[in-house]
Amino acid sequence: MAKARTATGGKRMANAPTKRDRPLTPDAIVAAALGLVEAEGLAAMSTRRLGQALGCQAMSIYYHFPSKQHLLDALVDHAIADVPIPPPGPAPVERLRRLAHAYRAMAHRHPQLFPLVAVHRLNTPTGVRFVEAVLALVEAVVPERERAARYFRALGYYLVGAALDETTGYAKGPSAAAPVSDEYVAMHCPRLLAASPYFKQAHWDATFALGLDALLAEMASGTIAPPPVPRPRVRPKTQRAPD
Amino acid sequence: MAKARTATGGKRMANAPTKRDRPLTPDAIVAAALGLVEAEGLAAMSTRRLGQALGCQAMSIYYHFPSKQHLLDALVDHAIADVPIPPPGPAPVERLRRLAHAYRAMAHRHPQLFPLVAVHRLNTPTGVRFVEAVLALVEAVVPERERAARYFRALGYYLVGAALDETTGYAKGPSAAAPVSDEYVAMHCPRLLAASPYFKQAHWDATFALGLDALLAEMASGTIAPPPVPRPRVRPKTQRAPD
DNA sequence: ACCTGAACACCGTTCAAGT
DNA sequence: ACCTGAACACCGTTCAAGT
Repeated sequence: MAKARTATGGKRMANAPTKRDRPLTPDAIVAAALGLVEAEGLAAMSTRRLGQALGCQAMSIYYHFPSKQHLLDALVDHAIADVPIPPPGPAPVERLRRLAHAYRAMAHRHPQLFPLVAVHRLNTPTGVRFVEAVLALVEAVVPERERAARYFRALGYYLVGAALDETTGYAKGPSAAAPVSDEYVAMHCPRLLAASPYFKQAHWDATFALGLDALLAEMASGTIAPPPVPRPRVRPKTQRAPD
Repeated sequence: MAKARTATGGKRMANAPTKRDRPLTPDAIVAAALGLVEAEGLAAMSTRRLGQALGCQAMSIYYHFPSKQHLLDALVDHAIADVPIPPPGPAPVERLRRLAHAYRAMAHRHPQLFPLVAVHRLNTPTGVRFVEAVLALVEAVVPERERAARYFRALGYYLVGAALDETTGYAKGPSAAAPVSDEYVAMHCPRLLAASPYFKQAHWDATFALGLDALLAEMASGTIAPPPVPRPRVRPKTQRAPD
């Protein structure tokens, strides 16, 4: 809403006008879309603006992707494929820690795209293979199958929540359209005021590491009592599908 | 994209046509918007559709809210105000556990709205007071100010990530436009296949509780070594603001 | 004070047509 | 095979006008 742009193509020069010399390809579209998203935000990545950046019409994109949703899936796939799985060598818990940091680093390389990644189910080939690799590492740390499955999930919650907070926090402005004043906080929220220095960007690394290490410590030690197993549900249907 | 609706007001009867009898109020608009979001999804909540549900023109809303963003902020505020802070009585760690479950329960009451909540900074009066209350509980569990601030953040990451996964997972369809086949998973992802029963909805409660209890256990025990304190940054500017 | 109509600058997507 | 033009059904928001 309220994009500061005037009429048709006011600032075409700004973003690589890219007179098409070579033919359009899916890869070129993905690359341009990633650039546009990080340069101007997810909302600015419309088919018309993307065509402008590519030097073609909006509709040309539809020859290579059947819908915008398919293109967005390709962007998410790109981001996921951008997370390196740590090679064997270090202890499993150390490899898992590095993987968590690698996932977070991906989010920081794609801060504008990440909110989309966070909300996407990873059920593409790239996605399920990433999940499989993470699960393998979690199972190397947590021997019991059930606890491993649950901690895989819990670790994912933490990673997505952390990366989302770090990317949406600084990439966006003051989210609330009518934000609260510093005076109000000073008056009503003494603890928040006292804690706020630790919420600044300089502390993000240490905070992320603390929560991650807390989870990893419990995963490795296994001191938490196993939760009650849910009773088998009423409907006796099949049970399959990745999620 | 591709909403299955035909032309103008094809199914006006479906959603409370609500011939306006009483005058429009901000509360009535918020209530209708919440209903529309949960009934049809965030994307369906346009000013025109909302006007239709309220029995007024789209533009009437702008007399009560200066922009759609302000209205969305009010919806998020409503959700946050909908999380009860557990009353004194039980031990602090138990109250904090209950607060975490209450936050998750709010997400489940607003599954379509929650992705917006997850991405919103809580810098409205309602938001900062909620943060203050949570922080007070965390500080009752974690005595050191710095660790308390960091664990407050880490717990928030976990809660948001968990609630987001649980709400976007079942509220949305198979996110990827071209999802992977069960055969592909069976072929390439044996661990995912084996773990998938634990990823089903019947196991969500137990999985959420395990990760939460792991974090709470570390918070209460304080066994994780404090992370290295970041050195003071170059720019010697002011340091304030809630985030 | 409260609400509306018409208009503007956008969207994603369809379809038939161009090369 | 690859790309385009015009059109359709939408958006949020502005502005002047109605009651």
